[in-house]
Amino acid sequence: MLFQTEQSVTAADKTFYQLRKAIVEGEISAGTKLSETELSTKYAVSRALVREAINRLESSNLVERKANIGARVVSLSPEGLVELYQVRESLEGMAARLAAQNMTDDEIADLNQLLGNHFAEVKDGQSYYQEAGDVDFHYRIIMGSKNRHLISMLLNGIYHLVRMYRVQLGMAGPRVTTAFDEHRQIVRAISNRDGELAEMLMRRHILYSKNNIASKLEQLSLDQHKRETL
Amino acid sequence: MLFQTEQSVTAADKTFYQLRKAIVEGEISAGTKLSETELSTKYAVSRALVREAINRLESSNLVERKANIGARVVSLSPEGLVELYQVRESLEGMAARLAAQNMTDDEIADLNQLLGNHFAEVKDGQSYYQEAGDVDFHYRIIMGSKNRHLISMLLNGIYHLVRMYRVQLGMAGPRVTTAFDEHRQIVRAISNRDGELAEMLMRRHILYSKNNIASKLEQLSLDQHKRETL
DNA sequence: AAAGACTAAATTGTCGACAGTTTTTGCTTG
DNA sequence: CAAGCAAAAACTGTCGACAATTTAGTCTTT
Repeated sequence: MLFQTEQSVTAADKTFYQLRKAIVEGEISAGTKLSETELSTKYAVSRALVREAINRLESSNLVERKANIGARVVSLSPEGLVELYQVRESLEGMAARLAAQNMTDDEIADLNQLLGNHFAEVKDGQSYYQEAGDVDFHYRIIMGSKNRHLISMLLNGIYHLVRMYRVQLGMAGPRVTTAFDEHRQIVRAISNRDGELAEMLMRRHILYSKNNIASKLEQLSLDQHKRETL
Repeated sequence: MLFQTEQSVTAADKTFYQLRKAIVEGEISAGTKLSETELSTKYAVSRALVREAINRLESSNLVERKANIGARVVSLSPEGLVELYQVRESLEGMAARLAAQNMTDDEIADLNQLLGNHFAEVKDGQSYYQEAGDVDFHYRIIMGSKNRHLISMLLNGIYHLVRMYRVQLGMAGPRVTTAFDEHRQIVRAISNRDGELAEMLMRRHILYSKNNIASKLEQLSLDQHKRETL
């Protein structure tokens, strides 16, 4: 169902996906140096494949590489979050506008159905909605834009970094039902083919989301600082 | 001067830059299959380096790769141009807004000086302005946004593809002086720290630019069709 | 003559080894 | 004991060879 198009046909693909998962979920923590030799033994593949995987991770903005020195997992910072969400707001706002224009009636019907499923889950107090549900919602709208460059930039370029922030800061809490309501408004605008409104609502939605994460991140940074100065 | 930060420290870098240049300038024409073995002999490096270069070219949206089949140079199409410029309009508009907010006074002074140099060239009827001047102008504003993700997406992600369209369709003609005037207005808005206006002017500027290229591209497509049906 | 199956050639995917650079270690010297 | 230098260890960069897959060609069959 989710990101189903990403089946690994090649061993390098597989290594890339494994590594990406480990980084996003914090199994390899932020800021860590990535040793090619170490990873090649750990994942039981040649160094060449690890190198290729790291290159792709760099393209995904999940690691930073310096020539002759090596690659590090990016570190999460309040400034980085702001920069990331500025771009995300612009691009996903655009995606919503284009989706209102380019999605087929069938696709919009599917989107409404997805929303219905989520509603049932939220009502039952399931936490499932948090990760997969939200990602799936945004994923469909991004795809609905039908703009290849936009899709590529969001899905390959920044989306897994967004997920990394969200997962590692443990998103949960009172925003769930609010976010669901925002989703509903966006879908309504798209159903009405009102691209302008859809864009504005999406931008707001992402802005709120950023504020929510930023507060957690600042809290975390403060805690770390306190711990270090003790 | 231009893109000076891109010095090749490694042989893979060098191969990447060489290949990219060849593709952007049409020396390797659009749609061509890229054979790894062939390129490795041509550029006198190992296949591994060619592979890495091709991977990076894929990240730059200049080639498309399929597993076990190979890589092709992208082909230029009216639809592709529209999609590309939709994204570019959004991102560079945002860059202009952020630049008005984040550039230092010194950087803005430099930008004004750059404009002065271009004015002299345009007045003298030099064609130099076309490529380097325009690219340099946009380059500075992108950098002025101070947003790493935005910079990376534009410079690594789409800018060389933009150049590929421009170079291969032979941009020239009456738009030069008009474009210069648009540049001047944008710089003025940035100097006044008016981000909103800067964004709007930049979006318009790019929209005009798109229309200019699109007309040439459609002309080309028509010619090709005519030639094929003869 | 067209379609299909099998074989051979060519191409991409993967690997282990060597070369060059950076980092560490330990020694020397002021 | 600190600072600087030198050797060595560890790491990244590059290469050529082998494996797996795709493509081209040939033969067979209807």
